[in-house]
Amino acid sequence: MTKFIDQISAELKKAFQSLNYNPDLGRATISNRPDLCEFQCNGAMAGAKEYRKAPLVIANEVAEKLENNKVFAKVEVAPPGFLNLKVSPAFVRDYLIAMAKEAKFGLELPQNPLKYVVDYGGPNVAKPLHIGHLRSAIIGESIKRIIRFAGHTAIGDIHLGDWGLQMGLIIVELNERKPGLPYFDHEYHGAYPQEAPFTIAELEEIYPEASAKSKTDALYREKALKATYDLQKGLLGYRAIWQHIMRLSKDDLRKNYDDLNVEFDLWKGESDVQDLIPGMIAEFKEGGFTRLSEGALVIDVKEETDKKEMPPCLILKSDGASLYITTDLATILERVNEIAPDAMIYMTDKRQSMHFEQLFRSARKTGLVSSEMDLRFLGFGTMNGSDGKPFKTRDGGVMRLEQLVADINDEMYRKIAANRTVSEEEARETARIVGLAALKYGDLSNQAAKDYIFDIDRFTSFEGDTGPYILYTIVRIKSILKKYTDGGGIIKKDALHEADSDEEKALMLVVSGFNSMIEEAYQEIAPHRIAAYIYDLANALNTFYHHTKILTESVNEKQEAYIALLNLTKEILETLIDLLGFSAPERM
RNA sequence: GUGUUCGUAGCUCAGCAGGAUAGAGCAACGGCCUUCUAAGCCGUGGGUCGGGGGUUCGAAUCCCUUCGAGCACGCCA
Repeated sequence: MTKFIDQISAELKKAFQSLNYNPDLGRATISNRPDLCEFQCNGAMAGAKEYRKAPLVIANEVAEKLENNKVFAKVEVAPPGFLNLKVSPAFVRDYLIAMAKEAKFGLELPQNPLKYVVDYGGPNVAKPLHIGHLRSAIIGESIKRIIRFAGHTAIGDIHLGDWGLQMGLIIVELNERKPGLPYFDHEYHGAYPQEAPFTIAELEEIYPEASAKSKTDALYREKALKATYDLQKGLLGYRAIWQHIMRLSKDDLRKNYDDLNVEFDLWKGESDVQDLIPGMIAEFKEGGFTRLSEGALVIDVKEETDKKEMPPCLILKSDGASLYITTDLATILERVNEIAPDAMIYMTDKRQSMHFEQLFRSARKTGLVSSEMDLRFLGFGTMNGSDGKPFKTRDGGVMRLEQLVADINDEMYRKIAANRTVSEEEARETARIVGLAALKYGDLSNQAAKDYIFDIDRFTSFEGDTGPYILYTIVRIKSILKKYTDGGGIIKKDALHEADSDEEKALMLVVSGFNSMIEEAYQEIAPHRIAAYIYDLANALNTFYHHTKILTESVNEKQEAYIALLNLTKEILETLIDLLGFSAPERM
């Protein structure tokens, strides 16, 4: 159904047009002076010059046209030419009734849905997830859900870092520690064990040690490079080790992402596209897109219009090995062939923006993607500690994701146990749900591209613009609805009425803005839009709640209308927190 | 050096397809529970929107300039 504000604008446009003014001037916006009006139109001022008339005159003409218009309860003109509008309660009621009845609250769905690949997560196998991976997972998951809710297809790909030197390092270190294993015996031709010769915990400890050694020990590094080369060439023993690493690591990652309520449709990685690279490079060469520079193969991506430096894009090292960008190009090739998406969105740290600009330019220049392909890089800012510097553990190390989640859950548990008398088990479970909300809301309520301060005390607070506050509001509604139905009441979803208080109307107006907000959040790919709306809606609900006695309301129609409004608000809030990737408990 | 992101209240952040008195939260202070979850609500104080210039009837928002901060700039990912 047509968005609420567009319906209002439509009336304004008609009025402007009937006076022979440009109908585009009739655009309504949400009032920035709520004390004066609910909506406003600034078209009279914008058109004053073109029509050589005082804005006040135009505004008065339009206001006159709008007299007796059923959409508006009040149309006022304020100097120098504002049109101040209040909508009629019946109009709002009818819109909300329609919202309550329609799927997705009447959101208009696209005629031609697009297919998106959302590339997020990006963990490396054999390395524990740390807080650097957190934002990509949280924001990417939300974006994927927003795109889907807006009516498009979104395929989430974790894009594992599962190829390259890190694998060689692990193999070499494993060889040092357990030289007797058959994987290292090149004379061995039997089957390799099913069971991995290490645990995930060992693996996570092996990598950092190997990495450290390789930085001081040149011989060690040589061995790792050789092992990497052998692995990539298909040495059976090394491939078997690699399989072990992959299986253990994926299981572990899956568990971690499950805890974050993050799920991927594809668990593709760098290794999946290695076979595509030689052919791709050959085509690049044939197409004349490459040249040799200091022994390395590069693609020039500088464009005439560039004001800035744009270094060539290096796709093969001078020793012939491929690089990060080579794999990314091959991944694009694979996605185009197998998925044929309309758009690809990459969620990584914003420090990689240069890499992605080079990647996108290379992909277009070489014809890997058509010019219509929408390639987007969404860089997010770093998560800093209270001191404004990148978040660290107390002893200065990198914080593991598991640890962070555990800390938040513990903090939440403490608060819940201190405020409510509930069973240990329920408190733990509620802490987990509320903790995730605290973490995700704290992140998503900030603009993704900006750095932000991660403050565990602030995020886990129940006061103010926080996840727990949002959940508290939902729980509060659930509690009333439960009491209502327990007492024999039946929720009539569309029993809404004309607001009988300012607080109720204010709430209804926030609800009516749902569709516009979703559309903006989708177009801008901005989860923080959703968070801001959720907060507005929760505030409007709480204000209404405190002003209105619901369960003791004696007039039946009124009570049904209140319940319907509460129910609609609850459904919207639950839908929206799901788009942010968390949920509400039954009580807290 | 080149590029890029950013600078809004004591702190953390919104607002930026130009619009009326720049909004929230936290912190501070003052009210509101015999009644639906007070983890809430209502109110008070607090800002030359980094500085300067320009465009405009009108600028936190657009343009230029300047100061300050972060980040990135060929063989890591």
